[in-house]
Parts: sequence; C-alpha cells; structure tokens
Amino acid sequence: MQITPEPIAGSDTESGELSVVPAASMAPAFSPLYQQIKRLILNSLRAGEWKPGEGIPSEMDLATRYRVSQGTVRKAIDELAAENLLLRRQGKGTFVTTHAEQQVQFRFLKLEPDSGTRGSSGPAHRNIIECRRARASMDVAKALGLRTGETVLQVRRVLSFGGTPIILEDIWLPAVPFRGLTAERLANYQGPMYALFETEFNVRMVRAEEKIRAIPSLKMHESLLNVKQGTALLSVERVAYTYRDEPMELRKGYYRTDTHHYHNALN
Amino acid sequence: MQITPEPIAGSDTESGELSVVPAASMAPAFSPLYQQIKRLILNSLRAGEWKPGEGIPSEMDLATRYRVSQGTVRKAIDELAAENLLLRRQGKGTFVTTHAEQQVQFRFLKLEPDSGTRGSSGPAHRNIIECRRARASMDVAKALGLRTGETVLQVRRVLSFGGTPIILEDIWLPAVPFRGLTAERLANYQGPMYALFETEFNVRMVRAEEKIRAIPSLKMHESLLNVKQGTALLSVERVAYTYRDEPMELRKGYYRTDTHHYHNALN
DNA sequence: CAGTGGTCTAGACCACTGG
DNA sequence: CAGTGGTCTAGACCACTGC
Repeated sequence: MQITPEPIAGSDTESGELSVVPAASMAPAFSPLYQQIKRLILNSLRAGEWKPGEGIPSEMDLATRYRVSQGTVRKAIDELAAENLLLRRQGKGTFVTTHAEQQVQFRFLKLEPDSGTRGSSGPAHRNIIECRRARASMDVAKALGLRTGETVLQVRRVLSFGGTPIILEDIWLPAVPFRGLTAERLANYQGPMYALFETEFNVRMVRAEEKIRAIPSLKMHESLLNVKQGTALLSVERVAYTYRDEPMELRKGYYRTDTHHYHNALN
Repeated sequence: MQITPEPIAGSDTESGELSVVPAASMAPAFSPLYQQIKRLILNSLRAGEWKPGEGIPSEMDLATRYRVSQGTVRKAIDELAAENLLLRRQGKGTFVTTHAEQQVQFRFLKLEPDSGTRGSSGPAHRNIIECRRARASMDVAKALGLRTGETVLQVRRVLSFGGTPIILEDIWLPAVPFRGLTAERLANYQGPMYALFETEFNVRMVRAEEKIRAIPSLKMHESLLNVKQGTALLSVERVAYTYRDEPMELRKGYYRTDTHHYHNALN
C-alpha cells in the first residue's frame, strides 16, 4: 500500500515521493508505510507547518489525515523522536524540538568541567569578539557547499566558565540566509545561538559532525584564552546541518582542556 | 500484569525483579511488561545462556516462553538492539553482538584518516610493547572500582596505520578476571582485543565513556610515536563497561592527529 | 518451501496532564 | 473529566534467508 499525500501545506518540495530506485539496480525499493509517513511529517517540518516548540497534531489526528492506523503513525513519530526532531510528552502531546529550552541549552557542546557538573560554576559567559562579512576560503566554501569567494559571515566569540575563558569559537555562516545578523544582535540575545537562528532566521540545526584534533595554540590564543603560545588545545571542527540536511554552519572551536574535558559516550 | 520468571538458567542474580520503589518516594514504580521482558533477556545474556555470536530464540519462542504476545517481546528486543546488545537479521534471526566480526573491528575507535576511509591504508598493525602485573594507583583503582594497591594487568601497545605509528595505548585490567593474559597471547591473537576478551575471558564490553583532552607529548612518546617532545597529542581516556555495567577496562590512548582526526556525530 | 524478522491493523486498556 | 501518549494483544500478511 502506498500513500498519496494530500496537498495540505502547499509545500511538497520533493516531487518523487516514492519508489526511488537506485541507479542501475533491480532493487524494488520497497518502502514501508511508516517510512512514507515519516517523510510526510518531515516535509511538514521543513515547510514550517509546525514551528520549533509547537505541538504537532495528535497521533489519532495524523492517522486520520494520512488514512493509516495509529500504530503506523506511532512508529514514524518514534523514529523522528529518536533523531531528536520531535519530543513526546505523555499526556500532553508531541512537540517540535527547539534549541530555545533551558534543558538543552548546550545540546551540541560536549565539554564538561573535570569536577562538578556543567553549570555548577554558574552560567556561561559569552563574549562576541567580532561579526564581519568575508569571502569564503576554499575550505570554508567546501564545508558549507558554497563556491570559493562567496560572501559569508564570520563570527568570533569566547565562552567563559566561572570567569575563566575556556573556548574560542570561529563561526562561518552563509551570508544569504543570515542577512542582518550583527555582533550587536548576537550580544543582546539571551540564550543559545542556535535558538536565535531558529527564531530570527528560520534556520533549524538538527545534527552536526565534529572532527577533533590536538593542536598547539597560536599567538592569537594567548590573549583570548589566556594561555601561552604552544599550549596544547583541543581543536573541534563542527559542521551543523538543517532539516534539509544542508550544511549551514562551520564552527572551529579551540578548547582549553586543563580544567575541562570533552565527554563522549560510546555504544 | 507482572511476569513471574521461570528459573531456566539458574542464574537470576538479581533478587528484586520488579517493583523497585525509589527511596522515600510514593511512586508506584510502574514498569511496563516489555521492560520486564527486556530485563529477563538481559539476565540470560549476563548468565551466558546465549553467547556472543550465537542466535537467541525466535520472537515467537520467546513470546511462548514468557507468556506474552510477540509484539511485547519485539519491543524488548528492539531496545536491546538499539543498545547494540543484540543484532536483528531479517529472515535469519536475532543474534548476540560480538566484537569478533570484521565489520565492527574497531567499534569503539573513532579515529579516522583525514583523507580516505578507515582501512584504506591497509589493516592496522598492532605492536604489544609490554604486559605486566602492577599495583593499581589511586586513579586506576577508582576507575575500575578497585582498592588502591590491588593487582592489575597493564598492557602497552602501539597501533600503526600505513606503517606509521599513530596511537599509543596504556591499558589497565583487573587481575582476577584476566588471569593468564600475557603479551604473547595478545600478540598472537588475530582480531580485536575485545574479541579475545570475549572468547578467552568471558568478558563482554558493551559500552564505554571517553574523556578527551589535548596534551603535550612526553619524552616516552618520542620514540614510540615518532614525534618530538611537546607536540600536541589527543589524550583519550576510556572506561569500558560489561553487561553488568561494571567498569572492566581503563584505557589511556594517545593519538597523533596530524594525519588523523577523532570523528564524532552529534544528534 | 518453512522459518525468521518486519509491517500493518483494530481495538482495548493504562498512565499522565490539565482544566 | 476528556485528551494525550504508552502498552498490550491477536491476527494477518509481507520480505528475506536458506534449504
């Protein structure tokens, strides 16, 4: 059984909904119903039919809408919840996840103090050093899917914990989606940067990939991070992706790890 | 409905199976059926009723055994599969995961070459430097849940990729479960170290936690990793846990990150 | 072909939330 | 109390594997 999506939000960007056959393959490309439902829900998220923080229709409503059983909708939502795109709350409903909540303040930041829990030394202090327009270098362009020389915004900031500067971040953003972003707006905004991206620029960061290295600190790190040149720093290069799986941010972080460490759980 | 486990494998270590009430709380500690089934399956895994690589009974068989529906067993297995304790293979059955398979050769190793895929430079070369008995220092004892001074085994080895030494690892293991482990057995064994632990010592590593820092290389790294003293190295401190969630290995890794990087996906 | 896991349904009931 | 997500069942059928 295949589903014919009803044109609700006038936003089905993808034309070929089903039966995508791998090139030069005889595979029938069978796709279970719940995967098709999952894609329809994802399309609604992409189209902004339900915004971050809002609730989506109940399972029964969606089942009626898509003309499938509740269990099928349920399995679709389960997967989206596992990917952190949706959040289920028993008795209340299912909600679009957002970066604008206290609990997930630093969802992508895995640095922790060696002793104590994160936040035990008070809230992080953010210091915007600069925000300027620039031309994408080759590696920045490649990471963001742009052409070399295209206009990007470059942000530099320092994060301090307990009064000590711990992290220097250089951030590159494509200029077009982020038109109007200034150092002042960044400095005045309370809350995670990704929350500002959501509310002000309609850009939702969904997942990220990081490449981690150890590097000797440079001269510029001396004053900004209060370390001597040559000190070992953790280099964390992150590319963050949107609902559409487009790379929308390149972030090069330099972490002091004398009092903190990057924590990772392996399963 | 609560399940009364039948005494099959004579191995139900846990006495209080159900209804664990949080201290000083009136919470009824409701536990869904599938969670109870999950625990029973986990107990069988712990007891060694099904060994790594082996298949477990079919869903229908387990449903009959536990006197629940197939769907309930299914949900229990789903969660264990999500935790990488079981592996489902359509048409074949459900199997206990193992480290002794080519595909998951380096399940816990997240270092990748900057260009190319892992393994593109041929198989890793393992060089056992030493394996000796020692007394647990304070931090080693704390990590392994031992008392300071208890006997541990200490292994040192170097991993090379494409002929270049990239990783130095110092490994600490509690002496008792690993009695009989020698440098020779380690050197002669083909395959992942965790696979040897499974087959020879009945120790199954299920998950791990890592703390990552950047440190300057020490003098001993000069010859072993072929780097100059003071070069920035990635320090990866891993504690690995068994089925019973006991810490069974402390591993301090020192990674060269001039040609490789630690890769991490964030969701 | 039989046996396995994978999907889908319909319906009942339970636990949790908020008015 | 109604509405939500969460659990459980029984049964049907499908996709994949190996003999």
